[in-house]
Amino acid sequence: MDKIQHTEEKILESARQIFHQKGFNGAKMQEIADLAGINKALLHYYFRNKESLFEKVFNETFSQMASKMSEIFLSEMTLMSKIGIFINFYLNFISRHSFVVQFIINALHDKPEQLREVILKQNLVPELLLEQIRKQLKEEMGLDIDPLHLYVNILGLVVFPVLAKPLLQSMFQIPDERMEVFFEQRKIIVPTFIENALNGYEKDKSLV
Amino acid sequence: MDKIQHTEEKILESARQIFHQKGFNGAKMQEIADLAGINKALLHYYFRNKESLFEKVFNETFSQMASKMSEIFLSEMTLMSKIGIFINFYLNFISRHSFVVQFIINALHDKPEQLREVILKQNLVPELLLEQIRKQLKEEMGLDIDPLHLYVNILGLVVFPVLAKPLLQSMFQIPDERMEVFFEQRKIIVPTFIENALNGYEKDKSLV
DNA sequence: AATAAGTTTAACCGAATAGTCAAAAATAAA
DNA sequence: TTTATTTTTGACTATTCGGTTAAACTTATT
Repeated sequence: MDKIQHTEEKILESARQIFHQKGFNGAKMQEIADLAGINKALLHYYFRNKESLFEKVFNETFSQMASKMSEIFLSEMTLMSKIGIFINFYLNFISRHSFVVQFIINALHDKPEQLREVILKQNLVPELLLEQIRKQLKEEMGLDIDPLHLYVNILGLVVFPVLAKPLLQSMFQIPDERMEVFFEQRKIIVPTFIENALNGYEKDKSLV
Repeated sequence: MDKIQHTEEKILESARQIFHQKGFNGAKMQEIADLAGINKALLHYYFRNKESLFEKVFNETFSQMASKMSEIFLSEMTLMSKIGIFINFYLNFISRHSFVVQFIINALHDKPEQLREVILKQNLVPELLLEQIRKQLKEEMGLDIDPLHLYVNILGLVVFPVLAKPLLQSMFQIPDERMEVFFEQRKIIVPTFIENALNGYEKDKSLV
């Protein structure tokens, strides 16, 4: 029957929206039900309780982000191309799903355990990703840099402004339109910034 | 009387701790009262309600962070010295108050309004800070770069890993001790990364 | 058409929680 | 010491919210 599928998908879609915006504590089961246009008891019929519904949404969301990341960084391209593509992709993605990053970070802050499970289930091997970056740093640029630092740098440059958007806007009184321009600009600025930074290291000399 | 001051300070200290770790929704008035070792009704005697207590904590916390930031960036030093000192200071501060950044970002995500008020009350003029950075970029390095982008880059490189700590740890199975080393390393790595990046731009050529 | 199985709902329950209030305890003022 | 004022408490209230249940409705099976 596809009534089931339909209802279930409607619920998940609403749950996604609410959980992403308000987190576990902020989200109310009644609100999710209302948004899905169904009775609250139906939520419990399809998903045992709030926690399991949340878990489902979290796993889904995280997988989506992480697998795209792996896909890009494990593909066959130069490291700099990957970085460029990654930044472009994420700035686009995030502008349409602005709450996702904060959602993941908050969820993990509350229950750090729940992650490893997803990673295994999805056959993601994050260590592979780092190894790949290390290899390319060495082979393409002659650099012995800890890939974790580079990886964190990339993420920080891309993700932080999205998280801090409300902070930046009220702090510097930036209107929405200028903020959009700002994010557009970052698609160019961030890759350049990273490339400059990497080119600045002395080649073939070991660093942290 | 300093019993008043004593009780009030005890309440604020507890409220700070709980709000920082759990945010507005996650924090419970009873828990704050327990931690302060007082009756719950006393909270309402000193601070009308949860919202006003939260507001007090938020304003305090934000002011502390922001004023230190202004102090550093408006002082008399080369831009690169400022950046180095800022990074060092914040990585130290944050390791002792690991929830503060997430607290501020989440609070602002929920109620973006409440910020401007604090900024004005504290006589912070964020625009001045940007102007100062622009001036030093031009004079000391011959660069016409939008200071907001540089500012966001600095913050992103410093703040993101702190926010993503649980994510990174479970993703890459990093034990606590290695994580401490990681943050120590960033005190060196991040300033170098930024310096390299800035040196990579063609001098006296206009950029975004 | 009759029956069984699956889906949806309205009404309800109990626990948690922000907030109140009147009385008790402590402190200051006379 | 007596009285007024401030601080603190225990008990209570109202409400919100996650979760349950039994009955109604819908769909599939025979």
